[in-house]
Amino acid sequence: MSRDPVDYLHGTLETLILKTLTRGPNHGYAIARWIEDAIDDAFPVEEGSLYPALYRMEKKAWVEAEWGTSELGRRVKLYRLTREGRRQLASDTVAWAAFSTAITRVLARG
Amino acid sequence: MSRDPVDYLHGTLETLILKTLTRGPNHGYAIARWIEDAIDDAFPVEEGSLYPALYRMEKKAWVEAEWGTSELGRRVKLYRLTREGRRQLASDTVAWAAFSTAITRVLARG
DNA sequence: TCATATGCTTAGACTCTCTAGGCATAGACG
DNA sequence: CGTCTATGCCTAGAGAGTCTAAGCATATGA
Repeated sequence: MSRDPVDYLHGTLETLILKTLTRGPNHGYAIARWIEDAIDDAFPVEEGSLYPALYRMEKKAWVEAEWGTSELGRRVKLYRLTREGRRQLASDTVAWAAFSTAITRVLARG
Repeated sequence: MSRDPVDYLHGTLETLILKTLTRGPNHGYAIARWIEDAIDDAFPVEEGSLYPALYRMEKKAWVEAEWGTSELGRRVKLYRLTREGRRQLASDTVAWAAFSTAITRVLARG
């Protein structure tokens, strides 16, 4: 019964998406691949989680979307960070650091 | 819209409970207070999350429970770690370290 | 021709947390 | 004596985020 990394994913997926978009506008599929690469395939980014997350974030105005074309000539929905999104990423990063260090510190106790 | 620490809690509560019980058998209320103290009140441990978590863990045989009496003379349900629970904690600790360092590393990028 | 990779969408299930209520008693304080 | 707070446990239902699994479309390579 090894702990599934996905158990921990709650809340961090949106932050990872925001972080990905600081590299420039990108579309869902590429965002997922970039994250998986960045975390060294520690866990998969499922489409059923990714796209709903993007819709939530668009609704919250953290990102804006428009249809475009990928390098491979496919129709893609391009997302880009808004100022709100940038602020949120900064806030999330601080919150994550506080949370993760708190947990890590407890688990490291004698 | 600051990120609520609870967004990140998923999956870690059980691990924190296991960790708490390495200090010896304890009851729910005290476990909650110990965790809150250990994390410096970074977030509250709600009873509506704590007790269901303890039941899940008992079902998974990570802990065993028996009724006893607290130092204050109250009827309490004492939980103690099983060998399974100890193994789970070790596994969880490794999984958490892998996950949290992966996320932290991504967020620290350029 | 067929498989694979690229891409987006979404319904329903699952799981975990929270809210919010209930119940019970000990001790402090007026 | 009455009341308030802290100590304790239980649980139904809501809310939120993830996953499974399906559908749809097309480019590319074998």
